[in-house]
Formats: sequence, structure tokens, C-alpha cells
Amino acid sequence: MRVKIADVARLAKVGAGTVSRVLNGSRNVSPETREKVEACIRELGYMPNLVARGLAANRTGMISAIIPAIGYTQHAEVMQGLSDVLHENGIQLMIGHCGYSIEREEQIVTDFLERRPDAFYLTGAWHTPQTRRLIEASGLPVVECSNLTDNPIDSVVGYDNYEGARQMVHLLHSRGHRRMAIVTNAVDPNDRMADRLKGFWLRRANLVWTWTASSSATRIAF
Amino acid sequence: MRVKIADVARLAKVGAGTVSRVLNGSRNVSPETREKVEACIRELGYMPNLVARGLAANRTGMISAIIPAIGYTQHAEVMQGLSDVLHENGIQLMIGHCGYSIEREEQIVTDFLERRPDAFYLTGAWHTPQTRRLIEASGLPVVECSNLTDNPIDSVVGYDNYEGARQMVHLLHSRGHRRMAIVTNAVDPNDRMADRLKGFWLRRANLVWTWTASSSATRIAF
DNA sequence: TTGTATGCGTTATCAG
DNA sequence: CTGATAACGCATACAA
Repeated sequence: MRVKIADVARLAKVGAGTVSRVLNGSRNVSPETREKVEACIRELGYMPNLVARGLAANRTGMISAIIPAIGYTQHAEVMQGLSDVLHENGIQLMIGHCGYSIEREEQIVTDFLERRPDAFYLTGAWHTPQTRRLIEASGLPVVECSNLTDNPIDSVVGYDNYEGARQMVHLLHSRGHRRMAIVTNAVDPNDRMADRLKGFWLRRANLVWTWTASSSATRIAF
Repeated sequence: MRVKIADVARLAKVGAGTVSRVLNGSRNVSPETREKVEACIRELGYMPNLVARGLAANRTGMISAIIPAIGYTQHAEVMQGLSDVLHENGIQLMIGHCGYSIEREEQIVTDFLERRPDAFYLTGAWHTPQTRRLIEASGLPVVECSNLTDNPIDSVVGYDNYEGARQMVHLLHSRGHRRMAIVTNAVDPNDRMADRLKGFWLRRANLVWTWTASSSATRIAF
């Protein structure tokens, strides 16, 4: 049996509540008792059980994130940065990958909700109605990332894929270019790509649209 | 307040234990009551609280994995595969990245243990004594991956980096090659790389050793 | 087969 | 400032 708060309390001759207060850095504890408790914690090698804490405090210290693929650089870097900052604050990341499928995203959201995360990170602003319903019903904070939207679930962090593409084509066109091509990964469409394509088509000039067969095998022929 | 087992039990006019048994697919429940309970579960939109379950059952359904970096393809692919299979079985992955630092690995192991995972996945077989102590004391199943070792903590899945390198050099040498070069990432040494270098040095010939300044910027000059 | 009661380790409430 | 004590939501041993 692992050492728990009660053991620390007994050794320190204090109540369990006091140990808990020391653990959570409450201000309402005298320096002497705090020191005594901390000594006992070290002596017993006490290690808090965050599962129990999560149940009691109704706060797990976990944030769930869903990205298309773990190995996809763009998202991996975001996850790494997120994870770093969160970890410094005692929060862990729960990562799921949906492979550009919003149905799979819905499944992951369903499963993740059972673990009672404190917040959600979603990629893109394109979800199934049920996904949106579930998350809104949960009342959890949400960040949708990678694309802007007019009606976010909660908050969005992203850029305007449509406007970016439009400006690119506009620039090229204003410089006299007339034959342009798009090389992209069209295997699994998503809202970010859709917006970019919309931006391109605004001034299509002589547009050649090709795509990579997969993210690794490129096939181009004009 | 979210709907819990007690609510389902009340609606179905059964005991909480029965609902729990239905949830966990116990064989000891009559088809009629099972069906009735499942109907009530759907009607109420009941969603189990895995935090509470984890505390009661002493099993969280989470496995923690530590890799050097999330975006590093080799490990990302393993995480993705792991995650897929585990997810099918209701288990979630808790990923941490240590950036090739075994001290950071130790810190992550310490933090992860508080979340009571059911198992550990570690990259490499090179850890701090404290890391090994902590994990052994936890009694959790462990897989060390990417490199073989003679005294694993628990079990190992990997290949012999030393022997692989040795055989490569041997082959080249036997074909008459005498000037060879190693291009590698020497920023953060680890046991896998150490083993490979050992294998190269066995038959060094005229060995030129260079390295990439970082994983993205390559600098080679012979 | 089913219901009841107890425990899991913490936090939080409420008196002292 | 501190100590009991009641939740938290579920699993499980024990009875029925």
C-alpha cells in the first residue's frame, strides 16, 4: 500500500486537512506546522494521488488535444510547446489524433470527456454537430486552432487561410504571372485546405491543380 | 450536476452495483435487466467518470510514454501506432518529451507517477538511477524501446544498434571501401547513438565524423 | 442474479 | 489556524 495523506498526517500529528493545505500551498497554515508537515512528506516519500485529487476537486489537471496526426510537424510543434508550458504548471496533455476525419474526432471527444479534462484543444473549426453539442454541453473551455471562424465554440487561435491564399494569388497576378499551380495534399480535405483553395480560385488565371498522392509520395506533372 | 450511476440505477429501478456490472460487461447479469439498464443509460446520456473509476478500481486506463521529441518521426510513428491500438481498448496514452535528457526524463517520470498510469513506455535503456528506482518501486510494467540492453527494468523492444553499425562497416570494408564517414546528430548524445558509434569504431578505417548542428540544419564538409 | 455497504485518497465545509 | 467529517463517483465484497 502506498503512503497517503493520512500517513503523513499521523506522523506529523496533524489532521489530514492540514496536510492537504500544505500540499496545495494554502496561506492559512502556520510556518511551523508547514515545515513539520513538509519534513514528514520527505521522510515518507509521499507522492500525491492526482486521480483522487481529480475526483475530490473536480479538476484533473489534464487538457485534451486533438490533432490530425502526431507526426505532422506543424501540429507536433504546437503540441510540444503546449506540453512544455502546461507541464511547468503541473498540467498534462492528453493527445488524440483523428487523421482529418471529423467522425473520428467525435469519437475521440466522446472518449476524452469521460476522463474529465479541464479544457479542450481542437484543430480546425470544422466538426460534427454532435462534437459541438458534446463540448458545449460540457461547459469546458475550448480553443479551436489553425483556422479562423465566425462562430467558434469558445475561442479561436488561427489565421485566415482564405485571405492568405487570396493575397498570394493577388500578388503573383499583379506581377504579371498568369500560369499558376497548386501543389497540395488532397487526400483528406479539411476546412483549412478548403479555405485556401477558395482563396486561390478567386483569381484562378490558368490554374493547374495537382496534389500529392500521400504526404510522402509526391506526383507532379504539368 | 452530471448524471451518474446512481441516477441510472434509480431510473432503471436497480442497484448501483448492477449498473456498474452492466457497464463493465460482467457476465453475472440477466439479459432483461441488462437491456433495461442500457436503455436508461442511453436515455439519460450517461457517461462514466473514468476518474472515479480509476480511484475505485485502482486502474486508470492510462499508459505513460516518454520520448525525446513529439515531432521526431521515428517516435511519433510509434506513438501513433501505440495510441491507435490502445484507444481501441479504451486506454489512453500520456505522452511526455524529455529532449534526450535523462534528468528531464526523471522529472517526467516523477510527475507521471502521480497520475497513476497502468504502465510505462520509455525510450532507450539509459536512465538515471532514481528513474529506475522510482519505476521499479512502482511495480508497473515497463517497456524500454529503441535499444537492447542486458539488464532491462522489465522488458525491452528494440534492436542492437551496436551490431547493426558493426555489420554495416564490416560490409563496406569487405567490399574494399576504406574512407567512410558518419553523419549524425551529436547535439544530445544518448545510448542508441553511443552504441552505433561503438559499432563504427570497431573498424574505423579512415573515419570522418561529422554531425548536424541541429536536427534541421545540416553542416557537412569533408 | 441482485442490492447494500464500504473503501479508494483527496478536497472542502464547518466548527472550534 | 486546525481538526473532524462529509462528499466526489465508482467498483467490489458480502449478503440476500
